[in-house]
Order: sequence, then structure tokens, then C-alpha cells
Amino acid sequence: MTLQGKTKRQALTEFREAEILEAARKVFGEHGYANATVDLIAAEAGVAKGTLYLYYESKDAIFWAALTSRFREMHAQARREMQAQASVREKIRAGLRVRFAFLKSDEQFLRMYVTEFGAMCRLQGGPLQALYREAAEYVAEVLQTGVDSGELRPVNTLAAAMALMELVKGMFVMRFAGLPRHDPAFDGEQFVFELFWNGVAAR
Amino acid sequence: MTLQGKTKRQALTEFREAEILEAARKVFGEHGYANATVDLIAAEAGVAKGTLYLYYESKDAIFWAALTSRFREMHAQARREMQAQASVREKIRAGLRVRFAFLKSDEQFLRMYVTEFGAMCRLQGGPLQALYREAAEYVAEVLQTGVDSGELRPVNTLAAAMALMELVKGMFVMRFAGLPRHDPAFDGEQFVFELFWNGVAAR
DNA sequence: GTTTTTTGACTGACTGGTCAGTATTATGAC
DNA sequence: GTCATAATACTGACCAGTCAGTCAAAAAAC
Repeated sequence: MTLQGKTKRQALTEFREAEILEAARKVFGEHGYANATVDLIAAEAGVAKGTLYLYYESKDAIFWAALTSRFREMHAQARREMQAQASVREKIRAGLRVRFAFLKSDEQFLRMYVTEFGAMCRLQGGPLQALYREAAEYVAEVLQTGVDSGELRPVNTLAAAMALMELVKGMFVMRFAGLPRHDPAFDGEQFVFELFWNGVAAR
Repeated sequence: MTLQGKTKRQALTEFREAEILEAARKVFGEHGYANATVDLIAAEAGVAKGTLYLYYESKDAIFWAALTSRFREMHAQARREMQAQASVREKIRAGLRVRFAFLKSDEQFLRMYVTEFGAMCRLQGGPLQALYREAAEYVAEVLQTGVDSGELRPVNTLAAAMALMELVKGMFVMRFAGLPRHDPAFDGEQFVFELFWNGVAAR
């Protein structure tokens, strides 16, 4: 009884939390941070405004939770897939595959990631910054093994890792900038891989 | 008299306009769009709030004018320098040199460019989008001549051009993300050039 | 004196956040 | 099992602060 009861509550609570984050991603994704109102998020989540403040202490906190939770998932999955590969080349490819799949499958997250990311970096020490750094550092680590083994030519691995992540973001910026309309069959993932790999691979 | 008067007025008007844009860049750069207030911009520009509305019809219009005027300058100068070069390789190098110099020399514009750019792309058909497209298309044009002459391997030139521009932006994102602290002597411009050039150059 | 430009106090819509009250679920006594 | 009590979760009307935009009056230009 006790256990079942608690489970029921906890389950409900967790469900609510997920629901709120989902709603937040939708509203933030559609309207952007500034134009998204807490009332809208509450309505979308199907809860009262006050309830939101039981789960998160501010609009800002909701935003961070919504963005970072997905970012974290994406990064974790990319890391897993990368670890499962043997060569640096395949690790990079796997990382790209995961990130592209993630961003393609979740329009709202994509919008937040592409359009709000820059603005959020303004906050020195913000949660996203640490995550971004962590993600970049893992990729840099992988690249370093390639440099050490001679698979890649010497390069600033951290800068290269960041460049790669920015390239991924850049490919999706195209969608919002309406580019390129010319070639709908264009494969951004392959393009980024080739550009990056040729750019850093040993000659 | 009339002429002199008008000239004086016009001169004042133009001076005011430049002053307002300069102030706007400072305030938007420091606080971000959402946290920048029209009152702050007016104070910074040394005019009354109402005066701003004689020059621009809204906060949004001020923002656009402030961002696009600099972006336009940067693009125009890059274009000039590129045209002055003979080879595609040197054109690309020149374009990078101009953009890096611009962003390094103007902290406020850099902040707006890096942190607000994404958010602004949200507005389909916004002024920046057209500018961005135009800038990318010019670079793509240059790349195309390289492809045609065999200097570059076949590549989606528009995507490559955008990737290049995103790489530039990415190098400056590092500053805000605090990366990389490891190597202060790191030359972002050279890095981007090599990464890009190796990535798209003929094999 | 008339016209043009500038001013800055004012307005009112908007929204993040609160909290007193209500509803739901868990606990315990019998 | 059932009823009373406690604990927890939820609600939404409300408030206080903010800020884009206005306009009547003042200043400046002519």
C-alpha cells in the first residue's frame, strides 16, 4: 500500500515533470525565449501556472532544464555510439550520425539549440556552457588519440572539436535561413563529415 | 540660407542616426536583445526616448538597423578584398582576414553577431536572413569558379560557403564558451582556413 | 512669429512570480 | 473496511514591476 501509493505519486510527479519539459520545449521552440510566456507553457502542459513553480523556481530554470536535458541525452548517446567504434574515423562518423538523427527527429529541440544557443552562451558559467565544454572535450579526447596514433595530422584538437560541433549546428541553421533551396538531396551529415575529415585528416 | 540650414540639419540628422546605432550596438551587445531597453539606448545615445522613435519605428527596427549596418559593412569589405585577389585560395583567405579583423575589432558587434544571430534567424524573411544568404551566395560563387577551374574538388558550394561562415562564427563562440583556455596562441583564422581549405580543396 | 525638432513624463498592456485556498492521496485508529 | 486526520499536490486570481510606445509641451531653428 505504502509502496504502491508512493509509486503512484512518484510516477505522477515524474510524468508531470516530463510533460512540463516537453511543453516547454514546444513553446520555447515555437516562440523563442523572450516571447514564450510561463502561462503558455502551463497551458501547453495542462497544469496551472503555480504548478510549474513547484517544479522549477523560475522561467529561466524551466528553459535550462528543457534545453539541457535533451542536450545531455544527445551527448550521452553520441558518446556511447562513439565508444562502440574502433577507429577515430568511425567514432567521428558515429558522433555525427547521432547528432544529426537527434536534431532531425526533434524539431523543437532543434529550434532551441540553433536559435537560442548563442544567446544563452552570453551567461558566463551557464549550465549549457559546461555541457558544451564537456561535449567538446570528449570529442577532442577522441581526436587526440588519432593524432597520437598518426591517424590525424597534428591539430588543436579542442578547437577542431568545437569546429565540428559548430559545423553541425551550421548545417541546421540552413533550414532556418532557407538554404540551400537548390539541392534538396543534399546530405548535410556526409558533407560535414567529409569537410571535417579532409580538414583534419593526415596528409 | 535655406540650403545651409538644411545641410546643417541633415548633418545633424546623420550624426544622430550614427550615434543611435552606435549606442544601440553597445546596449544590445552588452545586455542582449531581451534585456536591452529603449530607455537605455536613448540614454547611451544622449537623446530622449521620443527622438529614437523619430528615427526608427520600433525597438526591433533599431536592433535590425544596428546589426545589419555593420554586417553589411563587413560583407562589403570582404567582397572588395576578395575581388582584389587572383586565386580562389587567396580570395578565401582575404575574406577570412576581413571577417576576423571585423569581429576582433568590434566587441559589441561580435556579441550581437554571435549571440543574437541564431535567435534572429527565427524570423523567416527577416533582414538578416537575406543578408546572410547574399553573403553566402557570393562566397559560393567564388568557390564555384574554383570548382570549374579544377582548383577545388566538386562540392556543394553553397553549403560549403555557409559552413565557412559558421566556422568563423564558431571560432568566436569559443570566446564566450571560454574555450580553449589551453592555448592562448591559437590562431583561429589560420585554423579555419586550413580546416576549410583541406576540407574542400582538390585531392 | 511660425515651423520643425526634441523632450521626457505618462500610459497601459503584459507577464513573472505568489499564495491562500482546494483537491487528492497517504496514514493510522478502530 | 471505513472514517478521521495529516501530508502533499495543485489551482488560478492576483499583484507589482517593467517597458515599448505616445503626445502635449518646450526648445530650437528659421
